[in-house]
Amino acid sequence: MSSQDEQRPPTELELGAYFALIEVSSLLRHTIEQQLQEVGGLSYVQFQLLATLGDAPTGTRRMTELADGVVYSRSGLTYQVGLLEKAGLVARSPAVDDERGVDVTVTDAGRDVLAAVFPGHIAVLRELFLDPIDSDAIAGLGATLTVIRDHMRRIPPRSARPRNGRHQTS
Amino acid sequence: MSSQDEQRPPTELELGAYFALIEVSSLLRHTIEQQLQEVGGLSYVQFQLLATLGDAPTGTRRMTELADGVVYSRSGLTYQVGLLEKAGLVARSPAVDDERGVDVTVTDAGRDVLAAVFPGHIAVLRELFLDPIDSDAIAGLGATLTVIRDHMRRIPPRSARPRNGRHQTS
DNA sequence: TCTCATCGCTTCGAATTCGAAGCACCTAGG
DNA sequence: CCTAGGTGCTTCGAATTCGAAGCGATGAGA
Repeated sequence: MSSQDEQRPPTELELGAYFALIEVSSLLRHTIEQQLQEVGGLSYVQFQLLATLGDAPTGTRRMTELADGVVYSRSGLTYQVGLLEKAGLVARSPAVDDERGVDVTVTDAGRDVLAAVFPGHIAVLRELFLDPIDSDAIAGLGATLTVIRDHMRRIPPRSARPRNGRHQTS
Repeated sequence: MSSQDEQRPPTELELGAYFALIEVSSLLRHTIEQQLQEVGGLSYVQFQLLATLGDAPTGTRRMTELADGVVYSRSGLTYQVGLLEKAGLVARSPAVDDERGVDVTVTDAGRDVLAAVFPGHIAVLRELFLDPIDSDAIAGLGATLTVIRDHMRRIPPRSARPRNGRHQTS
């Protein structure tokens, strides 16, 4: 951990990219969240979950898959899926091949909500994020961020660290 | 609001950029938050607040300025500044020229914590965000995101909407 | 087969977040 | 000077988040 802190300070350019990234995503997410709330009564997380399920070929995913896709804690996921289930937008069922697992599936109502919310979502996305830059910039942005994302995914075991080694890192 | 929903669906490229943005910032923030917590017992928000104050020429800012810079709600800001004050990292004092305003100032202890946390912060930043791409890509990323950010800042009045007209939007 | 460490998910309590309402102050109009 | 409306921040209650602990199921080794 404290192997070689000997690193040069980031340039202004690097810091600028970092700050801009944080602020843009923060602002964008905030605005989208409002839109989702107004139109479909969804939080951003709930939308992400529904969208992830909607993307799945069968509309079904395991809890763990959802957790990984959304970066949130397992307990938070349980909570949100619970809300979605109570709202009738998803259904939970025990996984067939593993009695401990839980499969989550979008319901038709869930797909309806998704469809209802999407246009507004896109509109905000366009207005805030896509409109101000040309398509070349978008392509570049996407390419760079994708590289970073793939790199990040490789580095840390996100949602499933070793449960608890009997020796801490110290 | 529903003036012309007639918009073409986003291309795969555009969606990719959007998703990558959300995931990268989410992952990055999450990891940085862990680092900050371990080293300085700071949450990301607290770090942002301290850093913002540290950047200010006099180490002092108004509450509202802080809220704008960090995008959070006013009440949340009050809460966090309260925590920082209790920890002795910042000091609150009534603004000189406006009795209702509150000036927040970093203390020496606050600057110490900031200094203690910074190297780790940078290390994570490098490892996750800067290392995987070359400096051209970083420059491009920063430029594009800055354009978007400036655009976003112009659009919505962030933390201080009209208090409440006597007629809602409905 | 039996045993035990591990895995997938949920429950629990604590911390953080937000919006609405409230309080004190400022500022313009009479 | 007095009043009315707007501004800056805080308080309050509800909702969401997380990590740690708990529970049943799984699977590898004896």
